[in-house]
Amino acid sequence: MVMKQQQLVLVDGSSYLYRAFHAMPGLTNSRGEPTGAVYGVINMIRKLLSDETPDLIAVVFDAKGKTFRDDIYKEYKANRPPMPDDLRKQIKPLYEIIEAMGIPLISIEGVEADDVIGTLAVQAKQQGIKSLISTGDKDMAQLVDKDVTLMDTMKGSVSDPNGVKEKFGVPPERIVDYLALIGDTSDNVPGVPKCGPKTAVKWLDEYGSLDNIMENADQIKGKVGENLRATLEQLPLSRTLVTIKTDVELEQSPEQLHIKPADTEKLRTLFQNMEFKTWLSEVISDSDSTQSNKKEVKNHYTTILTQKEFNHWFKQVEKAKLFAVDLETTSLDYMQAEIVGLSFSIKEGEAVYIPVAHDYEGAPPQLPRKQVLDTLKPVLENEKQLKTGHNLKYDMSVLANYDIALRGIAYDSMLESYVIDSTATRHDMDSCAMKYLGHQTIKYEDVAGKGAKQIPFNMVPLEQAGPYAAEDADISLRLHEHLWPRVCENKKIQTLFEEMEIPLVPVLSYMERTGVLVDADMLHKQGKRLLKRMQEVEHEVHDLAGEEFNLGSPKQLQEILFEKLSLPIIQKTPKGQPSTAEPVLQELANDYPMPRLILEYRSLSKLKSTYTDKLPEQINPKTGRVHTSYHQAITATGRLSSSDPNLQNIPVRNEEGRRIRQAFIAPAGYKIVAADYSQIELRIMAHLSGDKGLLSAFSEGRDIHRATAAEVFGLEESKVSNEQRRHAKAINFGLIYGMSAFGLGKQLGIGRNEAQSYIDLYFDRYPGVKAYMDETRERAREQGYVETVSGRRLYLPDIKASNMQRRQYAERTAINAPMQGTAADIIKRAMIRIFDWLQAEQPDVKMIMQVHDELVFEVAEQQLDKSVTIIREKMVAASDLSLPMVVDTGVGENWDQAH
DNA sequence: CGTCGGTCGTAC
DNA sequence: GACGTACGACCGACGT
Repeated sequence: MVMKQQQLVLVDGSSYLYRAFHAMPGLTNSRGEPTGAVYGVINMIRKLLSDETPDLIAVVFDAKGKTFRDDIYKEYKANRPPMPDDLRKQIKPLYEIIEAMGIPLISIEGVEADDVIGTLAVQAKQQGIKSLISTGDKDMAQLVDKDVTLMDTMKGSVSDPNGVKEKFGVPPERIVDYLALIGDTSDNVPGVPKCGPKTAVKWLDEYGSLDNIMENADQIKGKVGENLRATLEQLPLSRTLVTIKTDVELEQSPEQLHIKPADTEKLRTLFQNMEFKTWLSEVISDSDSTQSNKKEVKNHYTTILTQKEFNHWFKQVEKAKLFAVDLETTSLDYMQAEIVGLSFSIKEGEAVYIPVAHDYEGAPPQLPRKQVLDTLKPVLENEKQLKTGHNLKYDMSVLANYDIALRGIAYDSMLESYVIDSTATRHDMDSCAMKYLGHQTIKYEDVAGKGAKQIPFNMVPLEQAGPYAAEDADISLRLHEHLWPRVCENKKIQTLFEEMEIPLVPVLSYMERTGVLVDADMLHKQGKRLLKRMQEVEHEVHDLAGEEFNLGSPKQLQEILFEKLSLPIIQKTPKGQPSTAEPVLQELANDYPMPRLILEYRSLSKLKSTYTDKLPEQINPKTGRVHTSYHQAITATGRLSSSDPNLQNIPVRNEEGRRIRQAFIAPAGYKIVAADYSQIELRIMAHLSGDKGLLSAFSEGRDIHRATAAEVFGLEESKVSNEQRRHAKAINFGLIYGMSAFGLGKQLGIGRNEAQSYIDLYFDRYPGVKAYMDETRERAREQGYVETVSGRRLYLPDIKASNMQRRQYAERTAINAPMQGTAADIIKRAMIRIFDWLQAEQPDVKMIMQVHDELVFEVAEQQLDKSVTIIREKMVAASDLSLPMVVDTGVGENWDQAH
């Protein structure tokens, strides 16, 4: 009877650890912690497991402590540099992962991995077990015989006795002699000077063994012969040092080295921390398939169709202290969405879907929406019953259209993900489920289709809609349970979440639903005027070009300008094409007629397509107003963003653009009030840096750009020219953005050297700012993140990147993020307090827009003065910096006038 | 016919 | 290449 012989795989963990560390130096997780060595070693082990399917295995590492080799030779490994920190940090997680994989790990203090492996190989042989040693270390070749093979898993080479002979020129039993002769610089083992592999092989061929070589040393000629004779005394020591021990005392014998079942829970956590996404999802799906029965029972999703089922379930939700809620609707637009069904989860793995308006052909009868909502209303409005969800702002807005005020929003897994790490992933539910739970959710397009074939959710059959909707509620509860402990790990982050992001949810929902009145007629008229002018300009350009082409196509334009008309190429796009960007055309406009026309055309077409044409389309027919969406979990710095339409980039900088703002109007009896923080980011820079000059300039209420110009150019403020003020302004803004001399030079149209001298002068006059910038970069490097005043964190894994471009980019972000983010925190706090005031006092005031440092209101004319004062007070008080904030306010019939 | 990357331009 | 954060229009290549 032939049986497959048992095989023991012995992994030289230490040799792979070093190799992996050097092979993938850049790999980190999003927190900037190094993960390359762990990745490399685990990858190698996984490959080994799948290629060899061993019965027995051990991964062996060196451990700290003096070895017998140190005792007999104090210079042993003396010239090794200490282990790099980035490698040391990876050892613990690596050990944990290996152990969680169920693989025996051996690391014995004072014993090198080689000796453990040698001992195990010999013991295995005595029990008739063959061994495969996986290592990158050539010394191991001495262990090879008919029962012991060597393999370099990373290179993919295998050596039996013949292989060793081929590779080294000597058989395994002579490897020790060979190594003693050539020495080992990395372990600091001395050999015979000038005797390398070739000489060693030659001698061993001729004399058979090291002993014999030593006996015949006097016959060997030349300088190497002399060297040999000079080292005769120490060669036995070298031989001992390179000889792997095979009699180490071990706790486990080879036949005990079985692979145990993996601890999937633990592996999941570990892979999550390392952010090994592929393996993570594998762990999850493995555990799903091996425990499929258990899981099936665990994921209990119900679709509720009858009053009896509903009543039964309702009794539970009435008692629940916390539950997840999610709506299915007919539209992503919260103003148009109609509720199709509601899903809830009270307990992880259990969820219900209550369809209320599916009406496809053959849809089963469902509970009527009105009845379900009426019953649920007290629960949804009860602030003692806490809710979680994923982006509850949406659900809150939709429910508001059904006259239900969602209260008790205590958590939101989207925002939890955001405050934990704003840069890590997109914070939509699918991404979060994958990242944090390793779970692939049912995608919306899987049930509703996509593109032209997409159907509204009320047309989705319940067989598909039920599991999809229930899963949403289940996953958001599970995400919350998973993320909440991580939010709480950091008190500041928890406070940020509880006192800023969560309270902001109803504020934003309210602002969105309130909307802003836009004069569609005015925009249409402007659009017509723009079109007329565009056609004129287009005609002129075509005449100049001598042919018709699409002015809106950078590609065609580039051909006309730089090929046909041979204008000089001033700048190239990242892809190497000649750029036709605004500054380039600006420059060319000095010498040629066409660029100026192109610029005018661009500006007109931008205004027309984005603003005069699109904005009126986005007016809600029911309210006659425009309702944007504010996104709370998009930007890396903590700012909000706005879309559909984006109200945060409405033109303001030139007259033509400002006309768009004139269409943002107040209804009869009301005025638009705009209140903006004056120089908020520079003030924050003054606070963060503590620079005396900057602080006093602000405390004296000076025009900060003028003051900067006076300092930098060494003038009295009254003598500062407009040109100088403009330059100082560019410097101030550049600083906030972490700019370079080149960037400033380009901005101001001056040379790089001149720009650099401005910067030097600035830092000379404001040394605190310079120190702050240096410290910020340094701190970012040390901790891998930067923080706002409120403790909002931004991780910068690239801050240590070897790629200079990426690193410098991260450094600029490090400079900018604390200022931009702190400004965002301040205005968010102001919005919450103003909203509290609006709710408590019920003045005839509506907060309708936020544009990063500006809040816009619609205020009843009778209450103007009082309201403006309160708004300003609340905005000023929202800051807790060491210098006061200044808020400028304006009042007008429209947004333009209010500035 | 839809998706997606590239380029450009608007805001703070 | 060189100044941070966004959204979105348009073009054109590419895939269905």
